[in-house]
Amino acid sequence: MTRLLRAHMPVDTVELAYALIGTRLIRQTEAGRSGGRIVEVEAYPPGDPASHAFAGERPRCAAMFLGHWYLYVYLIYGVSWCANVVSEAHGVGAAVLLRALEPDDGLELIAERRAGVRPVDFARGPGRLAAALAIGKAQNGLDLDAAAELWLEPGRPAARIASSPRIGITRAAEAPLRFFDADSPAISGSPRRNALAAARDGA
DNA sequence: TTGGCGATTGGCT
DNA sequence: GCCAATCGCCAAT
Repeated sequence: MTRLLRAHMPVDTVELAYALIGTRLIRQTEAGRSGGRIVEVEAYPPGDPASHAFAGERPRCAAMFLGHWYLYVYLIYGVSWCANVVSEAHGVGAAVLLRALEPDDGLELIAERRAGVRPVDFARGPGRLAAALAIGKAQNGLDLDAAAELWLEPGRPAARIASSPRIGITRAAEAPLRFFDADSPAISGSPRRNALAAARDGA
């Protein structure tokens, strides 16, 4: 196993967002191992009005303040779990939201968790990604250097990384802090808008 | 103690 | 494309 370690990953939120594209997120449970290649993320840097950390440390977002290379998991709309990799130093409050994955390990297990769903949609969207890998409240605050149940590994880098505004937010809605592998079929959002963003980036 | 609301999803029109 | 589901957090009462 070649686990990606904190010491080798960028601390800066946007740099970390770029670095995470193409890496593989691996989940180990009693049922077995599952995982895939990260193809879409969003950055929530320090001072960002759209960030859960903007109003300061609160119980829900406390994991965002643990520092670089911890996992932050929260429930959105009472329905979906969302997984983030924390960035920046301890006490700062910033993270990178994992929005989409191309599953390539434990596909049978993922198919059970995502019954009735087309494979391309298994982890296409942040709530779907968490559901596909059985990530929930119990994984909040994990140390990605040390956790036996979740870690990251090197993967195939993206040939083209495009950027766009983030999805589903109301504050700072125009900031181009969403990043994705422009050639992946498993990215969320509308294909047309994604293609336009990639073309505009010259990616 | 309470009411509004959110980094979404899936089903229906 | 529209909208309900569903729940924990948090600010205001």
